[in-house]
Amino acid sequence: MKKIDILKKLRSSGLRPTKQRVEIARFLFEREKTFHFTVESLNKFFEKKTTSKIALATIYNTVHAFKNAGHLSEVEVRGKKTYFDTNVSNHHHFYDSDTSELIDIDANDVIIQKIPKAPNGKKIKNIEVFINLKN
Amino acid sequence: MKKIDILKKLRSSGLRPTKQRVEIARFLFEREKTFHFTVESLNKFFEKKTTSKIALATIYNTVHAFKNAGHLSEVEVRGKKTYFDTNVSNHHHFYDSDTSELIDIDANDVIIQKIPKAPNGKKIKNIEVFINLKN
DNA sequence: TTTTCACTTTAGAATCATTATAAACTAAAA
DNA sequence: TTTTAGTTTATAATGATTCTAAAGTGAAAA
Repeated sequence: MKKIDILKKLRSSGLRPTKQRVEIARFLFEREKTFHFTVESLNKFFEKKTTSKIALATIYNTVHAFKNAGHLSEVEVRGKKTYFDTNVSNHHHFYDSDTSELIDIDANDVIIQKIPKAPNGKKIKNIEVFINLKN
Repeated sequence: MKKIDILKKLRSSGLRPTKQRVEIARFLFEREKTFHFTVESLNKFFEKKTTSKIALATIYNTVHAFKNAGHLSEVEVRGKKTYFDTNVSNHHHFYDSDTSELIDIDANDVIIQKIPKAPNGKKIKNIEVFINLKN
C-alpha cells in the first residue's frame, strides 16, 4: 500500500494525518495480507517500538474511526476483547479457542443452501459463519 | 419441567440445592420454550421479586456452573454482555442489533453445502451461523 | 441433639477492557 | 502572528465480570 493510499484512508475516515495516526495506519494497512488484531496487540507493538509511544486512547480513537469508515471490520468473537480485521470484504472465520487465533475463510469457500427467512418485517443484513476448531 | 429435574440439573452441575439455586434453576428451566438471557436480565428479575433477593455473585456462580455442566450455552454476540441460551442443542441465531434481541434458528433450517477443511491438524468442533438483521 | 466442617451466600473490593475528560499541544488558516 | 479547530495524552470513570473474606447454612458424625 502506497503512502498516498494511507493518507486517503485517513482522510476518508475524517482524520487529519498526524504522526501517530499515520504510524497506526501504516502498521495496519501496509502489508501483503489482511490480518486480525486487538487494541491490546496494537498497543503492545507500539510499546516495543521505543521510538514512538502512542497513547492507548489514541489507538482506540483511530481504530474506531477506521471501523466507522469501513476500513476495518469487527469480528464476532465470544470473550472480552474486541477483534478487528483489516479484511473488510464479506467472509467467514475459523476460530481456534486454544490459541485465540482467528483464520479467515473466503466467502466463496462457504456455500449455504438453505436459510430461514427473516422474521416480521426484518431483512437479512449479513450472514456470518463461525467455525470453532478443536485439536 | 418437574421439581425432580430441577434438582437433577443442580446435582449434575455439582451444586447443592440451596434456596437461591433452586430459584434460579426454576426460572431458567421451568418453561415451555428455551430462551436467551444475560446475567443482568436475570438479576433484574430477582430484584423485582422482593420476596427473594439473590446476590449478583450467586447468579454468576450458578449460571457458570450450569454452563460448565452443559445445561446452558453461551451465544456468540459482539458486545459487552454475555448472552446465555437455555437451548443447548446445536442451532443458529438471528440477531437484531436494533433491539439486541436473539432469535433461535433450528439446526435443520440451515443447510451448508460447502465448507473449507480445517487447517493443519485441527478439527471442526462446531459451526455457528449468525444472521444479522436490519429493518 | 450438639458439634463439626465443608459448602454457600453476600457485600463490597478488585480487575479488565473500554470510554470519557480535561489540560496541554499542534497545525493549518485568517 | 493570532486564531481556532482538531489532537494527543494521562488519568479518571464506567460497566461487566471475578475475587475475597466474613458470616451463614446444613448435612452428617459423634
